[in-house]
Amino acid sequence: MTPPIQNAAGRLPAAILLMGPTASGKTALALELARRFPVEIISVDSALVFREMDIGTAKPGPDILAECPHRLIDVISPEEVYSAARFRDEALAAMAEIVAAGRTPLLVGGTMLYYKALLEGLADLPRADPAIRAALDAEALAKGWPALHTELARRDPTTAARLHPTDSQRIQRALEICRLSGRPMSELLDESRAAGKNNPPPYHFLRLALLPSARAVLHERIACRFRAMLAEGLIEEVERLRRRYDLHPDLPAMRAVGYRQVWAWMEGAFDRAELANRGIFATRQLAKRQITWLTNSLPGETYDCLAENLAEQVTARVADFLQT
RNA sequence: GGAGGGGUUCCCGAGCGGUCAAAGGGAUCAGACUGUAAAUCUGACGGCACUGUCCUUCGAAGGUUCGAAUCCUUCCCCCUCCA
Repeated sequence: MTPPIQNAAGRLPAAILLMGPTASGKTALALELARRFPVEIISVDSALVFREMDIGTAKPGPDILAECPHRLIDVISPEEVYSAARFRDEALAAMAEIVAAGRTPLLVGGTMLYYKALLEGLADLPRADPAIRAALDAEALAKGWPALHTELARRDPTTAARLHPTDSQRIQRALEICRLSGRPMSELLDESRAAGKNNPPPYHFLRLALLPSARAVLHERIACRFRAMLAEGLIEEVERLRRRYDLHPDLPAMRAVGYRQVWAWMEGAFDRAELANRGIFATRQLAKRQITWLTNSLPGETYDCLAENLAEQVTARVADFLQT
């Protein structure tokens, strides 16, 4: 929104990114930082945006939110769809507000594409169109995605070349862009890049990445946490959601880890023991993808999220960052 | 005790004389990623002085065969059923 202005010292305002895979302890650490420093938290999480999805998303509880409000939590209903572009807009707006109030934005979460969109910007592309997506889904059902990939190869050879014929989601998006704009996605991306739309927003960022020194320990945490979610009523939460909203399994909200598995279990796809396993597997796989982002595409100062003194390390670093 | 069914690579599970290091799925590991991203997709997946008419693997030990996970014998487990 409003671009933040340089501060009195002629410097860009500070902003802190706390990135990490699921179950790495981001929330607790953020709370710790919020207690010690004049920061305000912005959630960077594609699942926390949904109202009434609390247990399965490990959403901070009411007590925590009361003490330390988080932006971009509970912003839409599970029937709705969020996006990286909307995140970027809303996060930048929130950051500007926080800076205007004399505080420092602390962005915390595990949705790595959102960080990328925030830091590198997004090209000028047409927004999602549900009608076109529905039409493409119908075509794919009839002909299969490889056929649509072939069509894409005609209309946007560059994009088709980098997409696998079975990459349904990206083929759909690329064709959606063609149909909406009449132009290939690859061209639009090039134009935006040439126009300098990929510059980072005007902040002085401290990028912190939490990574586990031992994957097995993270896996153990994930297992405990998912079992705890079941014990705390994840199934009941999904039942409640299904009663209250007009949901279907293809909605982004119901494709989220845990929710998707509970839904399948409700449909009789497998038994209760298998539900626990499936949820744990899906969470581990999510964590792996997040770690890949952090390792390859979103560099930051890394800290071992399993370290005993993690909070001290990070607190010291943040203190240092905010001073200079 | 009797009648059947079965033991396959981390798991499930196909294979039933050569074309089998052994289908498929799961898990795991690695990677990609621009308005669905907790999504979507890809690759690897017995070993190796490693792409080779190489080594080890299909409950164990023998045997038949040019050749066995596949056939025979004995043994060890497991499951169902009749007692």
